[in-house]
Amino acid sequence: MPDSALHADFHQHSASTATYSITDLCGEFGVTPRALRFYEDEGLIAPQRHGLARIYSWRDRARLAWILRGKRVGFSLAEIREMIDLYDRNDGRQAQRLMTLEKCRGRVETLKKQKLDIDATIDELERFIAMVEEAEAQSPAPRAARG
Amino acid sequence: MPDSALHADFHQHSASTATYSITDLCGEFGVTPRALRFYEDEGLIAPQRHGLARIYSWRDRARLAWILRGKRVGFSLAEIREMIDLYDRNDGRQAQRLMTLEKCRGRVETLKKQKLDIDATIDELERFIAMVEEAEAQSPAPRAARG
DNA sequence: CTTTACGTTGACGTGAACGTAAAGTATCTC
DNA sequence: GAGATACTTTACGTTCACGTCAACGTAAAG
Repeated sequence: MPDSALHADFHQHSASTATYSITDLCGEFGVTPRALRFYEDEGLIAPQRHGLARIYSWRDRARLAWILRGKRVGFSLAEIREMIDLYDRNDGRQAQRLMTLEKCRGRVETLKKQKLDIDATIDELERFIAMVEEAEAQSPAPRAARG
Repeated sequence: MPDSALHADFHQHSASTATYSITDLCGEFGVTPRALRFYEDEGLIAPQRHGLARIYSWRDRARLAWILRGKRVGFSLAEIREMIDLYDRNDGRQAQRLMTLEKCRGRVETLKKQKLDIDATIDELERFIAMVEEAEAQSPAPRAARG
């Protein structure tokens, strides 16, 4: 019986107190342990430790999901860390809140432009697909000629 | 008077026969000459030459726009080259058209998922912005305290 | 006690996408 | 013909995001 199952028995009283090993999260999100350790080195995530072993909480898991989504939409790890920092430090009075807002608004603008780019690219790809399909209909697929 | 202007006088008879120097395109698209030469090395674009100097046609310019948009939506140069190759080789009967279609459809799927990610990220960022703005309204910005 | 599985910390390697000199060439201007 | 300007090539350097390898710890199972 694997270690993570024991952990589950012992620690997982409800959904919000669940803990995860590094391989748990790696399996779930399709990343390597190396990547998670790298994110930790870069200050993006900071799981608790049981001795040396990393213990990821439910919040860590959510944060990882955020990180990976940020990556998918084109942010660098540095940018993601910056956003996380802004988010974390928003625990009350903060002299830099306006800067925070401006940066966030800039990010949102970037993302909206990116959506336009994506739409345009999808359009062109689908037009190309239609083009190929039309050519396909006129001269049907030459499959394994003279075999 | 810059060289490119002379080129324009000499070559630019209509919009579709216009030519561009490397710095023309760099200025227009906000990239460096190094980048364009790199794209050429990677087989993404192949301008004519006048001696050693690169002469970009209107088609080259359009292709560059495609390349850069591809980059913005998260494709690697290798993927972009692949798509360009598929596009170029679609000039008649091609044994690999079905593969072409599948690849393109895969790309479109990727992009559509990416749009969902972007929407989710925009949502969270805007919620965060609203949160900060609310806090802002309650305890107005502490500007230059005890100066 | 040994094996097995899972985890750890360095440290160096790698591929992508350029950056950055260094040195040469072609053309226009004076 | 001597800059000045724009462009070229060659070649090594850099950043990011990890991959990979070596060596070791730790905990449960046989």
